Amino acid sequence: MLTYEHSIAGDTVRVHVPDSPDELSVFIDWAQETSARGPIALDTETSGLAVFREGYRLRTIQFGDRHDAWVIGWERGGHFRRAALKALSMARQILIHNAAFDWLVLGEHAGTPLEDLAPRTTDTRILASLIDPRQPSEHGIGTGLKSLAAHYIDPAAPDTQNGLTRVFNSLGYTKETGWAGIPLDHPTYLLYAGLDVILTARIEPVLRRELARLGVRNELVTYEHELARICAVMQRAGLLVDQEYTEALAGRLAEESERYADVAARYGVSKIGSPAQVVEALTGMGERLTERTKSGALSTDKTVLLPLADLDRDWQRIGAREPNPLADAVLRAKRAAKWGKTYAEAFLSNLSASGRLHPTIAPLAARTGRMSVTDGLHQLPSSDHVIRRGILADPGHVKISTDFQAIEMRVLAALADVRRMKEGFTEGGDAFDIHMYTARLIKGQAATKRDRKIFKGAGFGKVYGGGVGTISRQTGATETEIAHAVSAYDTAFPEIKRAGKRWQRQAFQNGMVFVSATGRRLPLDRDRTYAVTNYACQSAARDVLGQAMIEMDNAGLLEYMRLPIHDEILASAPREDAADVAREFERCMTMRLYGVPIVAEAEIGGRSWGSLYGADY
DNA sequence: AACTTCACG
DNA sequence: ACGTACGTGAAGTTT
Repeated sequence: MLTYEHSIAGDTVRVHVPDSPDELSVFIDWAQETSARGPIALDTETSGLAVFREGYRLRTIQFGDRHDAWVIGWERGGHFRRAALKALSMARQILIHNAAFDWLVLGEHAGTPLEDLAPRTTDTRILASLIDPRQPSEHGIGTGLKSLAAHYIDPAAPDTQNGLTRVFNSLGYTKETGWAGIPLDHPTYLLYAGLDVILTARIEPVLRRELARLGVRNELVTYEHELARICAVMQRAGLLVDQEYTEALAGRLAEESERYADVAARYGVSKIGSPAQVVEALTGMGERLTERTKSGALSTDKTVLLPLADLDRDWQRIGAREPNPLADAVLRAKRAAKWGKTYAEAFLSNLSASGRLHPTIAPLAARTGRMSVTDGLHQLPSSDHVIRRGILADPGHVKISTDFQAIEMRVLAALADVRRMKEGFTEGGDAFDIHMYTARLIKGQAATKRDRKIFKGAGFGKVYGGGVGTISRQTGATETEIAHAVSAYDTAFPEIKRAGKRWQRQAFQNGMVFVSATGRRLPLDRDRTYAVTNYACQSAARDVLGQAMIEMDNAGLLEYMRLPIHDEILASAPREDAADVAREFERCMTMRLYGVPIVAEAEIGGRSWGSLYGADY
């Protein structure tokens, strides 16, 4: 048996690598004893991150406690696999850092479904997020294993991921190819594989103590583990891609982008993605640019170029000036390139062996607790159906999208106890329009659609913490108009400002951490404490969706769920059951929050996601 | 790695 | 003292 020693927090720890059936039985004895005593930490090493890709390999499974780790070479087959599976079945409590990944790996490549693993799992990443949800870039502790180990266990704990990248490079591999290529007997690979489980085993009790000290309820921890399982099931199901359609679309968009890039080149812009070139060329054409970026350079973003091209926010001709042909070409070339590369081509290059996308669904990604999804699936263009048309319901299924109505405004009314808003939501019925209601409240029954738009802007401005200037830019109304609207808004709903002040005060008394309605810790940045109103609403809205997702699982809807999108659940269900399933989604998303009704509306589409956005398929 | 831009809720 | 649009993921260019 190979054994590697390392020092962590002053203790000598050992990483064992069994090499024979006899040595495997020593491992099994250890696993039996350890699982009788307490939890076992678990980790896997694989050929990469794309678990569902053709040719993906599970390489090792590691087990460990605070002092010992065992690296079991799954790739060596036979006895090794049987020993790993036996240890896995014996473990009563499992500790994993970022469990969804290992659940999916073990489900796909070791025949151990996450339905079996999840009920036994504690995910240390979840615990860490509930203590401090911020990334290191946001001045938080971070939720990566390395950050947590450095903060809670040993500042000198090795950075095993970066350490391995260096090993990969020294062997002629890259960061990407190394995971698949490194020999299974490489000492650093084995040592680091083992250290990760030892660190996980050491981090878990420290995080538990910290959660108790901070008064974070255990119900919140349990709820997050349920959501992690539900999201992992959605990730495993994935979304079917219409490959033929998407290939044709990618081709069309590439051609369109090239055509407009050629036009831009005639005006001296060889790279449409270079703001400096665009500034220089436009200035040379006599355009005067004034908007600045954060670092002080002249800005050439969409909001600057659209007026130069005589286009409004919806790309319709305004008729106010002669369109600048360069601005027009840059806008069109960039949009076609973005849609083609970030969406159409990405769909195709991220496909699994079965022609599906399996985006990583992170249930606790943002500092507000919001979820995030990779592969661009949270950002597909909604102004046009062409991209979403490439995502299909399963064979025989149709797409169903169920979304909350004005969830953040309802949450704001509930949390800040806004009397007149609550009256509106309570008495307004299912089709209630909060923004028109506000406009009428202030302007009387004569309120117009334009008034509605202005008070909608003022409302979002309140939730987001925006000022008159920004709301004016967003809505297109003048600053005086917005200033009046905002002041009328404050008079109609005085509770909002007061709640914001109160929440800032509470956070200040709690070490600059606001505790949300569900007990989530939301650290504030000292120089923008006004963001607390947004954090409180965004975070509570996320938990309303989270609660609804748990209802959906209980109602047997999980098999239809495909993607959470902040205030929406995208589903795929058999055509003949669609009406019933849609009604059930609506039921699961209907509830009350401090007396405010939360309502949802389901839309049943056709075969493609695009059919919910105007495509006829 | 930092910056800019652009797509979403 | 005052006022501040919030949160993401991804791609391309420049440093």
